[in-house]
Amino acid sequence: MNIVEISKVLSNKTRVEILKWLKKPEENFPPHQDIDHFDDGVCVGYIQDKAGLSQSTISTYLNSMQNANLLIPTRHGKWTYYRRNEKVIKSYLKALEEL
Amino acid sequence: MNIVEISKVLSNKTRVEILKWLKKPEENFPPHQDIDHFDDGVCVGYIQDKAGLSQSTISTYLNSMQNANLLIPTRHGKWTYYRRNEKVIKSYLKALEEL
DNA sequence: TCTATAAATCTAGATATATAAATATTATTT
DNA sequence: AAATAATATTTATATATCTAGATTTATAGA
Repeated sequence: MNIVEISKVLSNKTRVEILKWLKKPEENFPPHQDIDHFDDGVCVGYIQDKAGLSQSTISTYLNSMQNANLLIPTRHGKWTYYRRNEKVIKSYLKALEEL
Repeated sequence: MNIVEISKVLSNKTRVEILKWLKKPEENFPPHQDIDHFDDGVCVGYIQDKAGLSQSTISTYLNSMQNANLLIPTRHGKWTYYRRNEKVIKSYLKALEEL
């Protein structure tokens, strides 16, 4: 867990929103076609639609969030689902409190 | 309190350290010449010495931290003292927890 | 008033980030 | 095997940040 790297992720409005949306996928995204749960998170396309930015931009964002260990990707066929890494998020908050 | 702006401040190692140092000035800085307390924080020169970066860089950093309302400046003669704004820091942490 | 000191601001080059179009990759379907 | 769909990667441009040197401003002291 790297404070500076995670803070960089959070220094962009869209990325902060993505993190929020992923907290309650049922409330923020339509159901997936192939599966009826959000256990592995949400596919890139849905996040892109909601954010209103280009596919490449969102993919780049999700990648940076994954690199900071904030998100965990899971591939299902041609889709990649992203979900929050609550463990890292928690330890980041913990570290900030010491600050 | 602006999450994105504060996160930008925290996305730099030196600025994170400054925030930490200012939590316990007695432990991290020598006593001031004119006053015998740290109630208004620490002068720019001390922070600069400790950080090992140029005067202009540190001044820029402190200014950005002040703009984000993380620090409160107080002028004493030719010195400017900076101290933490605990209120804003706390509300930032609170906001992150909702995240 | 002249000088010295502390801090802020200006200027500038190097590096990083934001964002998207184009292209490549991976997996599915026909 | 070809076509299609979802995502990732590459490339590129515009903008922002990092950092320091030079300059300016504010204040104190001789």
